Amino acid sequence: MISTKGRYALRVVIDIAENENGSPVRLSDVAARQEISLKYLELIIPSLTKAGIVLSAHGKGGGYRLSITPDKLKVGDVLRAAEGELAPVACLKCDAAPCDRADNCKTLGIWKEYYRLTHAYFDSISIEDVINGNIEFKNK
Amino acid sequence: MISTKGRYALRVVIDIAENENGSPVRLSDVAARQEISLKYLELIIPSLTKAGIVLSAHGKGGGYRLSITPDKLKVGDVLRAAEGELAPVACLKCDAAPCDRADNCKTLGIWKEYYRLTHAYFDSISIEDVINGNIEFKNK
DNA sequence: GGAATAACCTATCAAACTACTATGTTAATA
DNA sequence: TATTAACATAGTAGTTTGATAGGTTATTCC
Repeated sequence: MISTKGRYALRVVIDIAENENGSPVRLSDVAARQEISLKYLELIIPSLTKAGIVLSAHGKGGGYRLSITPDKLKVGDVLRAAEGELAPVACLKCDAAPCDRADNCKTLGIWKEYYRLTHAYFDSISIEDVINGNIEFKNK
Repeated sequence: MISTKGRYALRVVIDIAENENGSPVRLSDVAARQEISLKYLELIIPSLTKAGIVLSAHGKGGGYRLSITPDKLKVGDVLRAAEGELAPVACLKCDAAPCDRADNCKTLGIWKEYYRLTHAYFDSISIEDVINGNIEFKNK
């Protein structure tokens, strides 16, 4: 399940995209508009900065800007940055211990396909799409 | 994310489907074949009985049988029974507190579509498909 | 240059959830 | 009636979630 980390990160990115007009957007303004604790957002946003999704500016007049235009930035990029990864089951996680039943595991294929589908879906939606309410999935 | 509850439930159902030949399948045999603790499976399987997916028989010669044929039983049925529901975000859960931002929530549509996609995918695969290794998603 | 500002960093914490184990009880059959 | 196998309930260590709190660093404006 997608936690508040990913959901809040997405709302932050959308808020920044909608409110930056030349000048960077203060996180305190995002927090106020989105009605999310500033302190909690300060915990979440470093993952977006490290992933190169937002650019930060310190001090007076500082804040955050998107590093690329909203039409190029995908929902999947934001979720992966915030959540770490989007693996639906433990055995597909990057750091998962190799399962010795994997070779004859009848269910592994189900999870792998779901994993693929999940990424394909979230990578098919750009932040611009979200702002415009253009959310529909055309498969593959 | 899908927990062991859902994953084990699926393996149990597949195991029963593959091993019942007229007579019911003992959970202890399933546990041995699947290398899962019997006691833990005894915790999980009541959700399948309550959902009407498996039929149980007490006492000597007892065990479990599927209530419908593997071609009619969908992976989604098993996962919903075991996991309770398959909501990807908290705000889509049945018992979720109504969010007062829902009306102008730009992200809600993303989660709803993902929810729909998730169900469509898992409901497109039958237990027979899993046994035969027929896992591919044709959308919509 | 110093005050204000805003990002950044670290620690803590209650509550919930996960993945079990343990100990029994009930129901059906041979 | 002994055996068997499902059913029921309680507990528990470890992890994750969703935060709060307090302090530090970097930048800009006056």
